[in-house]
Amino acid sequence: MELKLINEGRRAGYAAGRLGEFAERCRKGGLAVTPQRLAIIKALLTSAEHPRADTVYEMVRREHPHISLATVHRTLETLCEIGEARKVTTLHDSARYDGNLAPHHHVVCVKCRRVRDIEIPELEQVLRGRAAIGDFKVLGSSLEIQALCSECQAIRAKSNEKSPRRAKRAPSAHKSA
Amino acid sequence: MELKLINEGRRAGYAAGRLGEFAERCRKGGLAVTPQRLAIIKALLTSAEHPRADTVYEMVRREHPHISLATVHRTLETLCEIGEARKVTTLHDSARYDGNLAPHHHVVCVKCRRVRDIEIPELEQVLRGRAAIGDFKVLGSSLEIQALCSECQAIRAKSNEKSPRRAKRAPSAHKSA
DNA sequence: AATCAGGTGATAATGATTATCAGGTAATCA
DNA sequence: TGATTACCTGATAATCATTATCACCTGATT
Repeated sequence: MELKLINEGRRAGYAAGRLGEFAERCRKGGLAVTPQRLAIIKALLTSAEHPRADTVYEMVRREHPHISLATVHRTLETLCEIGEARKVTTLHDSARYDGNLAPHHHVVCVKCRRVRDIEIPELEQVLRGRAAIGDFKVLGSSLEIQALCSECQAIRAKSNEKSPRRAKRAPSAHKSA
Repeated sequence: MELKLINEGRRAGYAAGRLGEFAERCRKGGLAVTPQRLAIIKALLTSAEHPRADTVYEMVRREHPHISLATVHRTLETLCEIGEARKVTTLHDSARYDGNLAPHHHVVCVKCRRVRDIEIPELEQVLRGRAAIGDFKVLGSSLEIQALCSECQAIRAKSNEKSPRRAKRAPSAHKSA
């Protein structure tokens, strides 16, 4: 039974490849290739942090000081629509995006909301080649595993005498990381 | 390879059982058993619609006209914290909740946001008995399959000459259904 | 180079969720 | 059972992510 965390090593090469195809994919999706869109997909592919829209905004702003936060929101949604990005959101208060399209899933700490990538080859086997479920035409899938990271396990063990409730909002240190 | 939509038949019996255990489970989670909480879990278990907080509010209000929407929000989050409910949110603009704790997953129409339950026994096999992934202590999991429902396929096919973009917000008719 | 549908920036509006706080109530124990 | 207390709730304001709007601009096509 395989089921393992993905290390960060492959990202650079993957991102380069995806950036190369991006213009073509945009046109296929009926979208103009604009500097803003290039910058946003680049930021998303660069980050391993499943960033929020405002984090992507901060990244992109370094090279495009004039870009609008609204454009970042719009563009991230658009990228999801044409299948160039994914949204990772169940346990989060605000949307977080992932530019990695390779089949993989997520482990999310229910307390600090940290996200880690994970591979589950068996699941891919189950879904592979399946075009429909009932009346639904299958487009993609996302498994989110709710978990407790080691740090939060330690904290919980320590403070568990009296108040085992969790923070509502992820600490800002992990807002997008 | 099994992978099938779940019909609505079993819900009533399941809900009755869960309601019976609810008080005990609350205490186990360190929570007082209040009429509001009972009403909210009851509404959630009654609905097969993965309702939003405001929909639960509407349901509960019929018997508790004084209940506050804030209480509904708070309580739904609390139920998730003690494992009495799940949140279904990736493709949605607002959180939607599920009171069914039996292992199952969701198919969501990327266009109208309709949600259907689905069973994937193989996935349960992969995850069963697995207590940890790396440093993460596993608590649960949710697979969301992005798909296009038959209605939206029909609509898309019809209007696909020129404008294949999707609605940003689900039509209110399906807000919680 | 001209055209124009579509994209963008600036900003306002929206709306779900959360915080606050005074008063109420479930749970515990004498 | 009644007193105590910590927790819960209702009302409401505040927050903040996201979306809408609209005038202007620009990438794509000819």
